[in-house]
Amino acid sequence: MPAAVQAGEPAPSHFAGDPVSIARALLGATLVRVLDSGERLSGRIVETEAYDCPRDPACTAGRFHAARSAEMAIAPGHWLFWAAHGHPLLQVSCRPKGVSASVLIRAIEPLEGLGQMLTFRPVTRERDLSNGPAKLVYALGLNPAQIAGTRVDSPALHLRPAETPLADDAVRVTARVGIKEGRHLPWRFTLRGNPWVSPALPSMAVVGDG
DNA sequence: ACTTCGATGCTCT
DNA sequence: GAGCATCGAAGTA
Repeated sequence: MPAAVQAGEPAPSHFAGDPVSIARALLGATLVRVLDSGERLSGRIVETEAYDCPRDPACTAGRFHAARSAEMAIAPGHWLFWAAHGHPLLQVSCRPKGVSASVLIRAIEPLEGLGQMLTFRPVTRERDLSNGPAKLVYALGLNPAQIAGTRVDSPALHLRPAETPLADDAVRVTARVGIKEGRHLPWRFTLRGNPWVSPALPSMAVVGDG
């Protein structure tokens, strides 16, 4: 796994690489959000997916000659938002400018600021707070216009590596959720047995074990 | 300006 | 598990 995600300060340059490896490495890391007020919200990343144009048939941008401009224009190690069905989805760019590839953060387990998150996103069942890619964006109070294009080590939103490396058997590898093409690719990573993983089921049998 | 589509979420059964 | 609300981006004109 990329050394940058194991320890130290995950700087943008460390996210230039294979999004599949980086998606696996980001599992277990902590996503830290600092509000304008100074209040700190955080959550453990329990679900990620990789998208990698042009080899990835599920990457919408890869089916066209021109990828989505915002994604194409961004350098590695920066936050970006993919819009789907009217919802913003948080991603980390992984390839040089002009190449569309990224890691989608699909679910987090709340660690700090649970009360504030519930204010941003009121839910009846606490479990539904951040167990989906758009849900966590709302729960953290992320404004795409403010965050998109900023570095992954920005004060307002940054990453903190997992303190202890994840054992391989703690990671569940499956097909990605909600796509039509590329279902055969095992590019979704979840923490096995974690209740904060999104309820969406993979459209294909579990890879590796289940 | 208009049309289509989607890496979703919510609200019912 | 099925139906729909929703809106940004891309394509078409």
